[in-house]
Amino acid sequence: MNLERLRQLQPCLWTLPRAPGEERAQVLLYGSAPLLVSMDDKVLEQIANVASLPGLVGAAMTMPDAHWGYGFPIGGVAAFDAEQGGVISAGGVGFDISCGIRCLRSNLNLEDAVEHFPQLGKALFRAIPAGVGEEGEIKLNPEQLDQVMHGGAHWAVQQGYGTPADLDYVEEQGRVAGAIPENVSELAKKRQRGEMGTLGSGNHYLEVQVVDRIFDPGVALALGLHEGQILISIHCGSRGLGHQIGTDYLVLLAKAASRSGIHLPDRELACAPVKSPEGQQYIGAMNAAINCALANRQILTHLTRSVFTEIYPQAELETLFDVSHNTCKAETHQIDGESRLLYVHRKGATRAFGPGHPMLPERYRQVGQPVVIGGSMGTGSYILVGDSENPAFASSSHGAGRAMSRHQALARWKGRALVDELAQQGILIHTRSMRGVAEEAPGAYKDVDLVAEATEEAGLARRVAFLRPKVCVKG
DNA sequence: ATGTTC
Repeated sequence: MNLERLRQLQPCLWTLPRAPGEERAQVLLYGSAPLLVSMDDKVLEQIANVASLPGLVGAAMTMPDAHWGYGFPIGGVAAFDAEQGGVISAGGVGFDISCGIRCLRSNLNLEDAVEHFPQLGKALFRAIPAGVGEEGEIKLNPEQLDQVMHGGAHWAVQQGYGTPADLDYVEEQGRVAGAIPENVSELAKKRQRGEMGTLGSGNHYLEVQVVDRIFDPGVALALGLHEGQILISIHCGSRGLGHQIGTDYLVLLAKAASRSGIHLPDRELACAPVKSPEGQQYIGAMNAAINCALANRQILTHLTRSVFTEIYPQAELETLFDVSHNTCKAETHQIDGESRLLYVHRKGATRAFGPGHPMLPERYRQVGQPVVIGGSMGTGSYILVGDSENPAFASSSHGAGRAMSRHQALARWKGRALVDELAQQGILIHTRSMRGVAEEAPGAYKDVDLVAEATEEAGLARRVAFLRPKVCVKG
């Protein structure tokens, strides 16, 4: 990205000035100069397109980890007011609806656990189905799948996967209202019947990590984190169900946009007014997929616990938090002193409520919502908490963010060599797809340290802990 | 992200 096209407002805040005659809302880009320089110009084009959609409130924004996506950039945040013709966009949520990260804290320390890492890695790899189209032990009939879509993580706990205490620390307390399984196609449901409790592919992973550095001891204490502690992060989404909903509704919403007279600068921005039959239909289907993803991560939490107690009989794993980063949520925000209901699209961006937010569990109310920036498998991840001054509709970065395409990564790295190299660094990778490993090469991602620094500098979220990867089951 | 190209 050529920074000369931008105007810098603050050290980590930039805007794209409008061209003469260009009619759109403001565009704001959060991030440091080195991060923005490495971004594709497509990010600018895409976020400017988003800023031209009807009913946008404030600015269309990108987070420090943004990169080129389908229609909307990944790392894009856009809020719409239904009362002002605001829209809902399938491309603004993404194909992997409610993809997110469940983070578990353990009572194990590195020195107690390290000896059995090879055994742990093998056992996790056996227990956690991963890869494209990979199915698990659970096969659901249509009625049970409807229950998943309504019940989310609550359904999973009722089935014996995990404990009610987990639910307190899952976004939305484990389920969203407003799911309408009838709005989900039979094909989408069919694809999901065997995919509950599976990781998927691409950048999805289950990673055993060690707390390597604490940035804020007070907040770390509130989050139950300390140096040397073993954590587990589970990154996955709504699998075939969410993907098929995305595919189905892109077509429907494109027609709806045309019928509603909405000009789409890019057909990938397919959207409909929130207050339209198609918009409402998509929201019902999307909420069903959100609950599916929450249930999926709950089941994987249970499977992870089973493996850990097999290897480490004394192990106890508690849910630290579960955050989605591909959603649209109806939320109340203060706009110029006025309380307004907005439809906040976060695509490759996490919610990041600051201290005192009423939707936070009691335990975290004083410190703010835990935010996870998932890194690449070779570098590390960050735990942060929402900043009370967050200027981006309570949104923050979600990961390191790709720095190059999968295609470019494949041309540059070989999966086997990467696995060997990482093993030398004490990071054990288990995968069915060496091609996937090459696509996910640590070097294909932005520097996660720069992303976390910029996230804090921009006032989006504050760093609490840095986690170093030790064992990784890769999708 | 994805029964990895309808």
